[in-house]
Amino acid sequence: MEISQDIDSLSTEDKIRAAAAKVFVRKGYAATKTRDIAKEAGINIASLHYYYRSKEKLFGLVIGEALNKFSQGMDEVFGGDNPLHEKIKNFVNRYIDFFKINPYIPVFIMSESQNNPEKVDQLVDSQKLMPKLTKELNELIEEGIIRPISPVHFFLNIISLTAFPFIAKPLMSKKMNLSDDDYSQMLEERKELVPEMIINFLYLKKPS
Amino acid sequence: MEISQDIDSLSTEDKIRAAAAKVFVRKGYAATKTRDIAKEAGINIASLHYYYRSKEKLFGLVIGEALNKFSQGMDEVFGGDNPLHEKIKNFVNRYIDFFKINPYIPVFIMSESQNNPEKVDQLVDSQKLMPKLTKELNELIEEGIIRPISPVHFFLNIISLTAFPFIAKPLMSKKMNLSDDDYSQMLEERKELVPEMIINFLYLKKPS
DNA sequence: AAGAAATTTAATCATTTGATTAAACTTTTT
DNA sequence: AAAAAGTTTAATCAAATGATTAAATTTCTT
Repeated sequence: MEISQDIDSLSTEDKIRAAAAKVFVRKGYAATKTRDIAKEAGINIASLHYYYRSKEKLFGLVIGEALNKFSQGMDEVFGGDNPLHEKIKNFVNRYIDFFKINPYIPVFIMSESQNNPEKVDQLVDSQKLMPKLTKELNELIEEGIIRPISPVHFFLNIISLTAFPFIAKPLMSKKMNLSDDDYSQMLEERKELVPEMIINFLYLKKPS
Repeated sequence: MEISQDIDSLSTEDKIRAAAAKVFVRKGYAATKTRDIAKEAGINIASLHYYYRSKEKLFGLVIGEALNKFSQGMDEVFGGDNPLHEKIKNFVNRYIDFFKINPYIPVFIMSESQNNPEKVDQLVDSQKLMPKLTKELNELIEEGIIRPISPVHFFLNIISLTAFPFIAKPLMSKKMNLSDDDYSQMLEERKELVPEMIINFLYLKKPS
C-alpha cells in the first residue's frame, strides 16, 4: 500500500516518482520544489526533467496515484454483495488502517482539489460505484429495512466520520492535548464507534 | 462575519489585510505571492512590507483571525446552559451557515495546520470549552440520559459531519455530478440530518 | 503656510526556482 | 571492440519572488 521497497534498489525513474509522491503529498504542490524532490530521491534535478518533463506532469502522476488509492477501496468495499452493514464496517476499518499508513493523503487530496481543481478534475471518474450503491439503498428503503436516505448523505456521513479525524489531527491533538499514541488509540476506537453510529441511525431495526 | 465593507472606504492597511485574508485563505500560504495580495488590494508591494514587515507576519495575522472565527462559535454554542441536544442543533446550523459564507476556511485551516504547524500551533489555545463540555457529558452519562462517550469522539463526530462536506466539496460535487445549487441544497438538508443522527446515537431515550 | 512626519510609488536587489544545455559517463547494440 | 543509444551530471538561464531603497507625494503639526 505504501512505499516499501528499498530506495537503493529502485531505478532512477522510480526513485524520482517515489520521492515526488512523498514530498508532494506531505507539502502540497505549491510548497514543493523540484529540488526537494531531487534531494529526497538522491538524484540531479536534470534527471527529474529527463524522465518527467516538468513539475506539473510529475504532479499529475502523483495525484492520480493518490486518487486511485483513495477511491480503490470504495469500489472494492461497496462492489461486493455482502449485507450493507458489513460493507459499512469494512469501509471504516479499511480506511482507518489506510489513513494510518498514509496520514497526509486526505489533506493532500482535499486541498489540491480545492486549490488546483483543473489538475484534479480530469482524474475523477464521474461515478462508477454510485449506481450500484443507489440501487442497493433504494431496495433496502423500499423493504422498510433502512430509513429513506440519499446516496450523497449516506456516503458523506461515512467518509466524514472516517476521514475527518485524520484531516483535523494537527488541530485536534493540539487542542485536546493528545499524544500521537492517544490519537492512534482513539482512531482504533472509531472502528467500532463509527459503524455503530451509522448503522444505528440507518437501520429501522437492528440488523443481524 | 465576512469582509463586507466597501473596499475603497478602507485604509490602505486594512485593504491589505482584507486582501491578504482573501488570497491566503483561497490559495494557501505557499501558493500566495505578495504581488497577488498587492494586486487584490490595489496597492504597491512596498506598502505591504511597510505595514506588515513580511509575508510571514501577515500570514500569521490572517490565520489567527481564521482560527478565531472558527473556534468562536464553539465557545458560544457550548458555553450556554441550554440542553445538550439544543447545543448540537445550534452548532450544526451555525457552522453550516458560516461555512457557506466562508467556504475556503475549512481546507485553509486544516491544510495550513498540517503543512505549517509551527505557524499555527502557537495560536491554538489548549482547551477552554473542553472542561465544561466534559463535565456536562459526564453528568448526562451518570444520569443515564446519554450513552458513555468521550468528549473527543463527541466533538469529532459533530465537526466531522458538519465540516467535511465543505472540505470535500470539489471532489464530491464532481464525483456525484452535483451543481453548486444541488450542493447547497444538500447542505441545508444536513442541518436536520446531522443533529438527528448524533442525537439518535447519543441519547438513550429521545430528548424532549 | 512651512516644516515634519507618514504614506505611497517606481525601481531595483538578491535569492529562489523551474527548466535547459552540453558534456561526461554507462549501457546496449552491432 | 566500435558505434549508438541511453543516462547522469555540473553549470547555467530566465523568470518569479520576497524584500529594500530612495524619491515623490500626502497628511499632520505648529
